[in-house]
Amino acid sequence: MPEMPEVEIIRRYLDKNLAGKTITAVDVLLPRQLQGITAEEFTARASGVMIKSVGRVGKYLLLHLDSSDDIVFHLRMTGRLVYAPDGVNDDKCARLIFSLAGGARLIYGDTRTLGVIYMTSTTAPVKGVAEMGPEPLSAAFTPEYLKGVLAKKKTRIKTLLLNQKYIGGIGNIYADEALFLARINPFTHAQDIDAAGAARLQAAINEVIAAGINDGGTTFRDYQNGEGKKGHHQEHLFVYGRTGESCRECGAPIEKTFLGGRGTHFCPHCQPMSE
DNA sequence: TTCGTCCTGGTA
DNA sequence: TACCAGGACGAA
Repeated sequence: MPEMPEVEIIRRYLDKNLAGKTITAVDVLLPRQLQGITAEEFTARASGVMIKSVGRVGKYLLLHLDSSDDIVFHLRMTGRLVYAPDGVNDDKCARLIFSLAGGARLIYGDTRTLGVIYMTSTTAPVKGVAEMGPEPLSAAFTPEYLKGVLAKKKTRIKTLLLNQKYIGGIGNIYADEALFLARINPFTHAQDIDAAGAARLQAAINEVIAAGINDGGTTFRDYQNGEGKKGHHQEHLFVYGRTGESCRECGAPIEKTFLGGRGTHFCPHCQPMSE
């Protein structure tokens, strides 16, 4: 569920609260979510180890341990990581619990259990992390970069935006929002977007991602930050989840269709098909 | 490129 | 009771 802004909000909170804390015990409640490692080995490698810092690559969240390991989470649709200073777990869908020195706990909860968790050494990083494309707001994510990616690709622009190896961290909500801000129809073929359109889109992506972070993320259903609280960006969305409501720019009703199996929201007036 | 699949639960 | 969901991957 969480996209880059939501994961970044979680990262900031966890980094502030977990850095320097030592893991004293691990409860693996759903071993299936551990990737390529048994619950026993995972527990052994995490126990007694200090968390140095909390990082993020795209939508992946990384606990950097004071060993050669990282614990890597991908929250997928409904995963959440909450720091409980009092050690009390009130997540009915808790799947993995870290007990920390001093009595606090870090609780991984996941309703649909689609999330994945890795224990990796720095020499064998997670594939999705290693292949992550440049992130919005980073120096590498320039109009020129985006234009180069779009060139000669027939795929629909929205599908391309969701491909993490081209741009890291965009998900369904921010893809729809960025395309609206750039006035580009989501069905447009990437190669048909000209330089001006690519520049608009690059700026729009940075704008929606920055706004999402400033608003503490977008909460539609499940998302909560590291404190267990909701975000506010849902109050400022232009198209996502506004099917049938009036476009904030032109008043036309927002439409919803499906593209690549994902619900896709757009304003037919502000984002017409170019051909 | 598209689709089916992994899952559970809130909402229409 | 059916449908839909902030994701990603493998198969056809």
